[in-house]
Amino acid sequence: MLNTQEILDRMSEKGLRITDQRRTLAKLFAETDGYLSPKDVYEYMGRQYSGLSFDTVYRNLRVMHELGVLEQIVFEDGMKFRVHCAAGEHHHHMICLQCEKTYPIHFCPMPMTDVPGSFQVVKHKFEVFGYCETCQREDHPLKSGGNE
Amino acid sequence: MLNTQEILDRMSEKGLRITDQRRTLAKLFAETDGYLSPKDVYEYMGRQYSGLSFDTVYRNLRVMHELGVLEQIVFEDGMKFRVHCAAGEHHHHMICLQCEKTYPIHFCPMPMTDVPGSFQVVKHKFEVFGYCETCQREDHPLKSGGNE
DNA sequence: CTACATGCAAAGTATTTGCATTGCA
DNA sequence: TGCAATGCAAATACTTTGCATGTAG
Repeated sequence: MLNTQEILDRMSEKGLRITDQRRTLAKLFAETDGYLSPKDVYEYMGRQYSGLSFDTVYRNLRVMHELGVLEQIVFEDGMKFRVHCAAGEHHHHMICLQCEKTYPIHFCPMPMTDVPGSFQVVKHKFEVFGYCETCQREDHPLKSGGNE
Repeated sequence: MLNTQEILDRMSEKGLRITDQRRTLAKLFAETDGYLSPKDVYEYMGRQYSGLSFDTVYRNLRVMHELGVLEQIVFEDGMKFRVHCAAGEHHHHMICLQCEKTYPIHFCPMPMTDVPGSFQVVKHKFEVFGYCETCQREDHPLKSGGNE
């Protein structure tokens, strides 16, 4: 998983300017295990940048996603972001429905899935949802995170 | 997969009233293989009901989802609905990125996935995205459907 | 200095709610 | 006939865009 400096380097390489706000954003994502919604980010950033506007948050999330430093996934309650997992190691995730932290699953079902030759596979998704050890000790208010 | 009458019966059992509009909705979903967005539904229904309003479509989709006759899934471009797959046969789907039709995969990776005992599994998702035979013959304009 | 980043305001889109009217059961 | 379903209008998110100003490089 990328650290703060790696995120900034990556952005800088691609010609993006490193502003104070982007430095904070990079740090926030580097230090967060789970997913963050634009609102989460806005609220966190807002504590340090009084005049912060939502559109800047959205713009930065979008560029960082396009640039590949962030992953974007759509939960039932909206889109969320997290740092991109290090490239090269294909894996899937267990996602906690409570805290939304993710844990890697290195097993990939794809090779043993029997897909008819007539279907041209582009990508796949395998996600396991539940409650992580920490959250099991606490209560589980109903919260959604995915399907089936 | 439920047919028109089964959908209506199910709704009627639960105390919902069978209006003309709901009859058409049931038929639409019973005869559609892929996913439909609220907008798709609105446009289709609008051809037969001139004064149709969007909120009624949303309300009916919601009720039918809560009732279990429709499945709701969130794509990157919004939520979509389809008839609920017949109960009892656990399976996953291949989803065409072009036409959004789905094809069953009876293989389930869950039993062979090594989940630490400390993680309490609630549900899982395994989806394969690509292009179905029919759509491969045509062009593939960029279209989104899921992650990873 | 120049081009990109930001804040502000406003526009878009998607979805939900309140209320009066209509119509199924 | 009574209560749920509908249409209409307006409210509420959520996200994007245009433009003037500020600032990294």
